Order: sequence, then structure tokens, then C-alpha cells
Amino acid sequence: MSQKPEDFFKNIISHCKEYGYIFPSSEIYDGLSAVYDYGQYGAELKKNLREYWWKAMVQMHENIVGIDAAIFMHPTTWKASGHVDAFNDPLIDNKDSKKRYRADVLIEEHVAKIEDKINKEVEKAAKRFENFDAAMFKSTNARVKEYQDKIDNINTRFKTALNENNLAEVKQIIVDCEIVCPISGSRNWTDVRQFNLMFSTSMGSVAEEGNLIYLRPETAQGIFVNYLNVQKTGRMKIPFGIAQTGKAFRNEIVARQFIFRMREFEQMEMQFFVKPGTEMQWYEYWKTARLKWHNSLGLGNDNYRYHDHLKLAHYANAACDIEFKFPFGFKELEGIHSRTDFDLKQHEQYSGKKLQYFDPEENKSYVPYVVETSVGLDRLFLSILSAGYKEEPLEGGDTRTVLSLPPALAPIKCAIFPLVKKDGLPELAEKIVKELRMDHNVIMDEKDTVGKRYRRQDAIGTPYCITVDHQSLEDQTVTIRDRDTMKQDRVKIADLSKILDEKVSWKSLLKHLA
RNA sequence: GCGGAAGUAGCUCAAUUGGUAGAGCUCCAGCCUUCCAAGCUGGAGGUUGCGGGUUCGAGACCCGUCUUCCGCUCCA
Repeated sequence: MSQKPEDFFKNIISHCKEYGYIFPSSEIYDGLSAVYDYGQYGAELKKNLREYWWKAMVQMHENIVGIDAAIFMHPTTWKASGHVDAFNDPLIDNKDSKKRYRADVLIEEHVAKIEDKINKEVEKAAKRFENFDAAMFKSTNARVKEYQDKIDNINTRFKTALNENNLAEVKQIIVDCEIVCPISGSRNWTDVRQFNLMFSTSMGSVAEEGNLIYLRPETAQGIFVNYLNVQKTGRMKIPFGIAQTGKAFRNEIVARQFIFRMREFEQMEMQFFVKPGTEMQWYEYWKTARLKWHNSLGLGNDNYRYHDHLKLAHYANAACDIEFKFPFGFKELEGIHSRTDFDLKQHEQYSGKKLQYFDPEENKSYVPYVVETSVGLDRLFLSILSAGYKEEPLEGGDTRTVLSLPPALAPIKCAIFPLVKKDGLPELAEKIVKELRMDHNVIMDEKDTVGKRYRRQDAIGTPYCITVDHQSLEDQTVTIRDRDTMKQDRVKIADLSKILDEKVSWKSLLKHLA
């Protein structure tokens, strides 16, 4: 394939829309930026991915249980987690360099520069005088006092402006201080805008300040606030994990690349509670375990790599991503973070409740450390599609479009075709459909030539096609065709159920994890 | 948010200097039927992303707006 990567990506997006995988949200109203809906096949694939993750996490680990916390949480949750502060940035753009800065950082840097000047004055003076008293010098030297007044003035104004949420004043400070863009050197600034990455709404009928609540920007906090409930009612012993899947919401400044970065997205995460001091070995354990899980999907182990974080978030003492080779390059698919006891300690402080675990082996109580694995379901979905979407050249110059989805995850497991629409073949096909339908998502198709029907199923990723022909009437056998190899086997109708069970079972994936 | 490109049927795309919106595939009904998509007949599907403007007349020109893609930027 000599296609450009961006064309390839565009084709995937088109394919998703054409075959009922993903539609732009509210498309008849021109869509909503960075919001997408899953269609009839997309919903199935997404559900299957979620189920495989859940089985691998909860069903396969006796010390991991799952919960389903609400999207709405007490507002103090987000103060404790640090999101209220960390997700609130006043931003400003320089119109000439097109660079964006945090307004507070610009002002702080400006203040730091003035402080440097003071320090230089002090240094100079120190060289001139013996028995130099720096404090005395600072409080008496006119030039230093002038600088110090400036700093105090700026800080006071800035503090007031932030408290009053007065963004115009923040800009005025930047203008008054004659702060220039480090790149362009110009003072051609846009207005200051507040970017709050959390969506907010109000609870109750009266929209008052006190009723402001947020749509959760991550699902993790729902686990942290429930960890003792689960530990006590489930009689969990450390180390143990709590898993959860659910929607989270972030008001991204720029949300792009199809379903890779959406404003509403679904996370699948597991918080693993461990004894302090053992967190690094569990961090390594989950790094390995999660990569193994991804590899079990069979998309190609070369498509994954680790990316260790050098700059760590405020809550973490180690962090890495599992990246996937998307059509637009290696990008984060899953994060594995050693979150320490930061979150639980914060919640202890803000709630005033003890969140300690009594360790019977040690005979003492402590706040556990947490190792987190968090994968984006939508990104996972995209990884499956990017690796599975193929435009395959065939003999005779033809190409076929095929979605090579892992069979256990495919929306439709099997399609049943009567070779022709007469001689009792449709009736026999119907009978097979009714039998297989009890266990699997199957469909029947009798329109158009059989070759065309194969191609239709290839395009939606159906792994198997069963064709009922004239021989079927005589000896009760049918052909079963494999999507990827296009090879056919003749098998007994009576064996179909068993054959299909084996090919598309969860076991076919889960066995790779053992 | 900035810059570039684009938006016409479900999909891929046409439509001369502004002059009747079209094709192929798809879809539906029927005929035929030979195991890897393009056999025959008929049919459905469009306020050309949306809103203004210029014009006798706009898919095309102008303004605004929305969405998407690419590059910057951002990503606790």
C-alpha cells in the first residue's frame, strides 16, 4: 500500500461512518466538536472490549473487584484531588508569535526578574561595604525599595484579580508590567481566558454558587472515596484492586484526531492498593501484565511500546504509558501510575475521615499506596480499528476492504448465506441462524452474489461466513469461510455450534494471559 | 486559539467565464443465479454544511458561521 498515513486515517474514519461503527454526534446539526456516537457495530465492539477488559481484570483476579461509581461527586472531591486548582489555568496568546502562555506564569516570571535585580544590587553593595547587612540594605536602599514596591504591588493586584476572577485585570497587569513574549518580543497580547478543563453544572433547582458540581474528569476518585467501603464489605486484604469502567469528561482546549481525544470519553481503570514500600514492585508487575493484555489482542506486539514519564504529576512517584502505533504515530493508550498515598491522604484531610487499612500481618494501620492502570476505551477501540483495517490487493487487480478484528470482539460473529435464494437453501440457512443465535450475534444475508456477501462481511469484520449449498441438503454439511485467509472448510451442521464457540470464545483471548 | 486545506446523494467524486444539480457504487423491489463485490429491469435518495449578501439568475463570487483533516499550541 503506497498510501499516505493521513489518507489511511481518513479512510478508516470514512469506513467507520459508512459501516455503522462511528458517527459524528448530532450530525444533522453539523456535529458537535470532538464528540462522537457509536453506531450499531461500534456499540457491539466497544461493549466487547469493555467486557474482555472486565473479565481479564475482575474475573481472572480473585483479589480484584469491580464497582460502578456515579459521574457526579461531591465538589470537595475535586478540591482534594487537586483538579480544581490544577485544571484552572488563565491563558493568554501572543498574536505575533502565536504562542500561548499561562498568564500566571508570565507574571510570576516577571516578578522573578525584578527579584534578580534586587539580588544584583545587594551583591554589588556587598562588595563595596565591609560588615554588610543585607536586611538593612534592602530596607534602606532607594532603588531596592522601589523594586520591592513594584513586586508587592504586582502581587497584590494579581492576588486580588485571581480572587475576583477578574481576567481583564490580569491582562492589564501584563500590559502595565510591559511583559513581552520571549519569542516574538512583542506586547501584542490577546485577552486572558480562563480554561477550566472540568465541565460544570449545577445541582438542584436553584443555580447558586454552592450548588456547582463537576462532571468527573477522571473515574479514579470514585474508587478512592469508596475504597474502605469495598475493603470492609468485601473483606479485602491488601494487596487488592478495585476496577471500574465509565465516562469521564474534559473540556479540552483542542480535541482532535477522531475518537483519540474526545471531550466525553470512557476510561477503564483499576486501582491496586498495596503496602507502602511495595509499590514499585507492583508498578513493575502491572506494567508487564497490562502489556501482556494488549498483546493478547493479537494486533502485533511491535505496535506497542512503553514510554516512561520523566516529568511526574503531583500525585505520582513513577509513571509510564503504554503507547500504540496509531496511523498518526505512537500515542498513549494506557497509563500505569504509582500514585503513592497522595489521593487517600488528601481525602483524609478534606473529609476529616480516617482512610486507613488495618494490616493483620503487621498488626498496624496505614494508608495504602496505590498503583493505577488506566486505559482509554475509545483509544483502545481506535487501536483495534487501525490495526485491523486493511485494503488488501487480490489476484486480478481487485482489492478488498477487511476489518481483521479479533474474532471474540467482532460485532457479528458469523453470517449465514444460502448460496441461492431457492431450492430450500434459505430455509435451511434460517434454521441454522435460529440455532446459533442462542449463543452468538449472527446474521443471515441472501441478497446478491455470494462473493459480494463475503465482501460485505469482510468490511464489518465478521470473522466467519457459513454458506449453505445444494450439497448441504444431501449430507447436512456447510462450508465455513475464514475472513482473514478466505479459506473454506466443509463441516457438519451439527458441529457448527461447537466450532463457533471455540473460535469466538472469551477463552480464546483469556488463555494468553495465563 | 493561530495558520493551511476541505465540506455537493449512505460512499467516492463531476458540473465550462455564474445559466435546468449528474455519474458510479450503495440501498429497495423483481428477474436470473455459476462459492469470493461491478448480469438484467424498475425505483428511492439533494433547500449543494448552515445563515446572509451581490445578481435577472449562485454549487461556483463576497461576508459570517459550523464541522472535519493537516501543522503549530495545549494535554493536571
